[in-house]
Amino acid sequence: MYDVAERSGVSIATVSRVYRNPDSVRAGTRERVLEAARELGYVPSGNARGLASRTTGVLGLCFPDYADPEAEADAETDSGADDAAMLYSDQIIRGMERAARRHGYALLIAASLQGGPESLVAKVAGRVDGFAVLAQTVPTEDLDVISRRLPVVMLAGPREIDHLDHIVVANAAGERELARHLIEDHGLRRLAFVGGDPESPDAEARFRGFRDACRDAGLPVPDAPDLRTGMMTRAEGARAAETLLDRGAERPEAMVFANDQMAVGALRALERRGVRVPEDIAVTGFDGIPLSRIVRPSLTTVRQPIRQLGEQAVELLVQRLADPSRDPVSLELPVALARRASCGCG
Amino acid sequence: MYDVAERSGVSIATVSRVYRNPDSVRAGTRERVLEAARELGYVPSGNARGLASRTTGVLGLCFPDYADPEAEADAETDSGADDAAMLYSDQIIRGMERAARRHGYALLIAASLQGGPESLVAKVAGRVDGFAVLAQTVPTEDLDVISRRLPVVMLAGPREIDHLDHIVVANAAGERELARHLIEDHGLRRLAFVGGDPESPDAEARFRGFRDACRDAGLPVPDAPDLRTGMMTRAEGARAAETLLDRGAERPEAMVFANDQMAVGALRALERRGVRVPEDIAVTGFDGIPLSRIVRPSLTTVRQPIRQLGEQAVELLVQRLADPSRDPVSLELPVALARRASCGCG
DNA sequence: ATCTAGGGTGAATGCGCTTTCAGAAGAGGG
DNA sequence: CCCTCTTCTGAAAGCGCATTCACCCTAGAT
Repeated sequence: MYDVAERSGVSIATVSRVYRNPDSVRAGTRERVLEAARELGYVPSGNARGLASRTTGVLGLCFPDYADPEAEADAETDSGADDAAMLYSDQIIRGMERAARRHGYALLIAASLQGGPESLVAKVAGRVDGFAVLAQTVPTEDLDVISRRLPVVMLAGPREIDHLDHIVVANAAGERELARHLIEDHGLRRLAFVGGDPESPDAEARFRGFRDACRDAGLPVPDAPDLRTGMMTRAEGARAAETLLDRGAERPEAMVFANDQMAVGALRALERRGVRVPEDIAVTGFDGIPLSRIVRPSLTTVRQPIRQLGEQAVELLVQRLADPSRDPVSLELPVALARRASCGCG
Repeated sequence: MYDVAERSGVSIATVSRVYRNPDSVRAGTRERVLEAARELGYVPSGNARGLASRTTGVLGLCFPDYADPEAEADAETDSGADDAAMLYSDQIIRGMERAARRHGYALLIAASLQGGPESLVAKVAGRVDGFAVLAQTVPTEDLDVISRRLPVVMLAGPREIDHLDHIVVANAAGERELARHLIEDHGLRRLAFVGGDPESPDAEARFRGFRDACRDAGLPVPDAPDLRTGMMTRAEGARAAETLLDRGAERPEAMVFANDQMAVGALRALERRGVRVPEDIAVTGFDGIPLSRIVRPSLTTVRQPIRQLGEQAVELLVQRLADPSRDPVSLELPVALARRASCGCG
């Protein structure tokens, strides 16, 4: 910048104005400066600008590093269909990027390996005007410190820190509607709920919705899921389905899984065992992953508006940046029941 | 930072050391500093750090803003299948993020609206250690200036600037193999190539591969595509298919489209006209989008390793950062022929 | 007890830009 | 032709951190 100023015969202040507020500089001067900048290959330093102006024009996103990047190759060969499908975080990224662009922001993304001062989280926090965090990504302790300095919005998780904005999807309401559909529209009575890790707030909320539907219908209300799996993977779903079948006389009329992955695994397992879906038993998932539409029978599930989650996150950040003192906001995004073949609607 | 230093009774130099090089500070001192930082809610400024150290720990990606964010909603209702599928840029983002993470970098992404000093491109360039650009995203002039200051790698496009690293996929070789397959393995002789905008380097390279295959087989070698569409969209593909059919006696035995979108559109149009694929006519695409697997008949196409494009981009950037003086690198990523139903292989 | 290493710490400088605050240069009006 | 009011431009003071250099302290060697 000093070089550009010298070459065009002005001060650095004027060079700065050319970039920040072009109209405040006479046209002739401006052209000389731009010309010199071009000749010198001048690229303004975002760091210096950020330091001086105390704003970066960048929003951030931290998401969990589900897939170990090293192990990636294996996961792909395993299932081609998933390969090309969007992961949860991909969709949020897309949503945030779209919304950020509308507001003139760039987006800085990083998977959090772990907390602590060395982490990518710290790097992101130090380089953005505000950022979004996927649940269970950043240690609450770190988040607590960071959120005192800049806007943070918590995505798809419980509000661990009470002054944060946060957005969730209507897990309970969605599962309740799904279960209601099975009970009322298909006349099923014996439903089995397969949950996941008790630590997963999503899975627990879905179970609550399931219970609500049971209560609504006057059916016995379970205290806990009929079964819990650790990982909520396809393999676990298959095992769960077999376990449920082997309970003999207790065989349920419907298996309600806490997510699509498990439900898809179950579909495969049932097929192997010669159990017809939906004739012999209904199966449902939750999430609305692309695969749920492709499998046969197509999977009845609840679609989450994941991309909107990202878009809303940006909106909240922008709003808070505009008015830092406003009260914390809490949004619940609506979900949509997708009635497909696996419950008998196909 | 000054506050932290004061509160813990040390100088700012020591605070800096605690974060940058913890081992160089006595354990007791370090704990005091960390404790004070926690109490004060201290978040190190990435800007200041970057300014002082002349490095950001961030890599960037600029991609074109195909989808107007405002118009997004329409595009979705139009085709649910695409909705959940990954776009080209999404996959590159995923690839780059993975690779960047491995090297300890975060990723800054932005769609370039246009060039010029105001643009997001300029913002990205000023905030990263190096970045990747998708072809036809950033004006060559801007790129020329920027690339003199930091590493830039050009993705999937011609090397417009000769000192840049760049990566392309084997468009010509892939199309050549595809055409060879139609000619030799299926015994087809009259192939029609449907290209796109002559400005599209990808489409042109594919046409060259097509010509090569014709020459190899001793068939007449066309000077230009049998048909060109402007947009390479599904609608254009459908129109192209109908135009080709209506040429009467000249009806080709195979329609070779420059991308999957057009081929899928053609499939629909042919179905409407009662033309059977592949019995009456073979159809092929290029890209390997998720939809190509789902449509009926499934589409024979050439799969691009898009995600690897992103990963390789990061590798090149990292390497150049390590050795700025090395010669420009030019990579060509191999593609894979996907033989499916639409050519008669299903 | 004296000297020598080294590890640990502080003072000071600069990274490249934004932003007042003044001063200089034009534009009108008398 | 002089004076006032704008419009433009320059000087200078940071923004928050990394880093060099010098210094102090402690521990082991003499």
